[in-house]
Amino acid sequence: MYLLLAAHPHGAALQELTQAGHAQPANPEPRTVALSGLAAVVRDLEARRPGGQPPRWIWHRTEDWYPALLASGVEVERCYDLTLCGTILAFSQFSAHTDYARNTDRAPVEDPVLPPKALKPPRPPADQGALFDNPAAAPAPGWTLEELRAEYAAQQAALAAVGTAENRRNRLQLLLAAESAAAIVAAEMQHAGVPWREDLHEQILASHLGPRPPVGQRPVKLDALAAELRALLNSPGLNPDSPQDLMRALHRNGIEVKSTRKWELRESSHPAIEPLLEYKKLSRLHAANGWAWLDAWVDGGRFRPEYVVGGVVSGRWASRGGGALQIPRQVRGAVHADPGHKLIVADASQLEPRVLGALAQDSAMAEAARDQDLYAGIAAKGFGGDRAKAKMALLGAMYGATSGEAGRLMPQLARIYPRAVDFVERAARAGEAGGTVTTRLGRSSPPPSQQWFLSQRSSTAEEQRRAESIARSRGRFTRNFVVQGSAADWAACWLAELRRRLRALRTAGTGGSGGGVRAELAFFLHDEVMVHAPADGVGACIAAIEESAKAAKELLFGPIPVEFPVSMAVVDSYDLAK
DNA sequence: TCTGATCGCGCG
DNA sequence: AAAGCGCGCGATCAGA
Repeated sequence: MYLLLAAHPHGAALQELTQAGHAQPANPEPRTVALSGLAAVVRDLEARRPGGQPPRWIWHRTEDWYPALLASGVEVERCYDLTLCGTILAFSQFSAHTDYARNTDRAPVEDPVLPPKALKPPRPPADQGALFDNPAAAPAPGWTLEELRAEYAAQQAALAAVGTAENRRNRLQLLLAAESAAAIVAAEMQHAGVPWREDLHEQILASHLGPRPPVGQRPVKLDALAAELRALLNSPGLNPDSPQDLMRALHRNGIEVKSTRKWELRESSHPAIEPLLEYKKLSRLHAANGWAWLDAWVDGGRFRPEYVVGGVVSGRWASRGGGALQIPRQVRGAVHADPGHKLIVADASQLEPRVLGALAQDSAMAEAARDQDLYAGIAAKGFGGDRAKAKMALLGAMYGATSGEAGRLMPQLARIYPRAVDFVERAARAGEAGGTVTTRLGRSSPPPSQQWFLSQRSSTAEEQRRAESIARSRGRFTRNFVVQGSAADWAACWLAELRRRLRALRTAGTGGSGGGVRAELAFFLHDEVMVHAPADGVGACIAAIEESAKAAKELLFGPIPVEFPVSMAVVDSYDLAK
């Protein structure tokens, strides 16, 4: 059952479609519902499941509707996010020949890829968690049911026009489903939040920084370090937070650094270096994840960041506010399971090199990937058994290293794994030439920047060099895009499969005593998921995580002999994982 | 006084 | 000027 959901002057309008492909309305008269009654209507439709299948909600943007539904206690099984899917279809090489992609404004852009023209109009203000009975939070009108249906029909037509060779149509369809599922997961994770113990966080801050200072003042330990630095560097007015100021002070003391980055400072042995590095570490903690952060982002024992699905061109998620995807190891001890619960932290080990092996169908690398530790497997084949070298070589291949040790190791890697190295080299050359590359499931890299096009018209030798530099830069981007993006494809499928299994556990009953396992997805970080689960449901969740990883591999690559092992830790707090 | 760029560092 | 990929964010700094 396919249901369009659009904003309407009197609230919301919904309409059933006969089937996905044709986007024909099943009933001529759409149903209108006041926003205050929408949650009940949605709940009813989810529960009744006409035709046995749960409905698929087709809406402009998941974040317009779903947070408020969740706030009303209503979940949906599945959706189709027109904005996210439209962006994929507009740029995918798989659908590049379709009217849908051709009618999209594909002018080279410097800045983030623009969504398809048809989807640009008014964006309602993001008002997370607001209830429908707050009129200001209602999804903005501007997208009528008819427009929604036309857009959906256009997208379905584009999908139908994708060739079946190499299973491309199915792959793209899978990507659209996974992306829509990701939008649902993101909204649900934001709603649930990461369990966060303020008291533990404050303990961490106090132990490193001292007691909480009055606003605008440095914590005592930071202040003491600053005073020590001023003395050691004979610079009474030094502000260690100012790179320029700091650089001058260092030079005055004969410390000849070209920047004040910590890796460069480490090269020096001056007595001021150690306290300086300590200052930098603590000042970062204070500024990024100190008391102010706690005040702003943690409420009621939960950290609720805003996830931005599709926020990275490669398909990775981004986040807004609170630095959700950069929680430093230092404060992970504050992420703590509720009483009677556990955190299950699952990590897809060495995901990207494994994805590369599968993409390139490199059987030698597949063999190394049968090892739980892929880098050790590779070291066993070359690099004199040196795991660190094997790792550096492989990362260098995926990132496009040309110099340094990683660059020197490349020929050796190419001898052992010619197919894998050739795969990323091809992606790099395509990007240098202004071409587009595509992930396993069909997400394509954006067209070259304005700067790239301009640099093509270079005449002087100087401009020529500059053009080559820009081209190489784009080559490194496309080289990495195929790997990072295909890994994101895999992770989206993993997440979607896991959500489905965790939902099934809730109603499954745990063996006699009734009541299922109420486990929640709490956090997702590129190749890592965290599940917050009741202690007696941990076993079932672990199985679900493993099964989902297997399913994701099959969905992307079929039955190939490459392993995607998941390492798991069952812990009370996040710092104890890994 | 405000705005946008730059530096630096956290995460994968 | 050259640079191994992708991000978000805070403090400082340059310029309007």
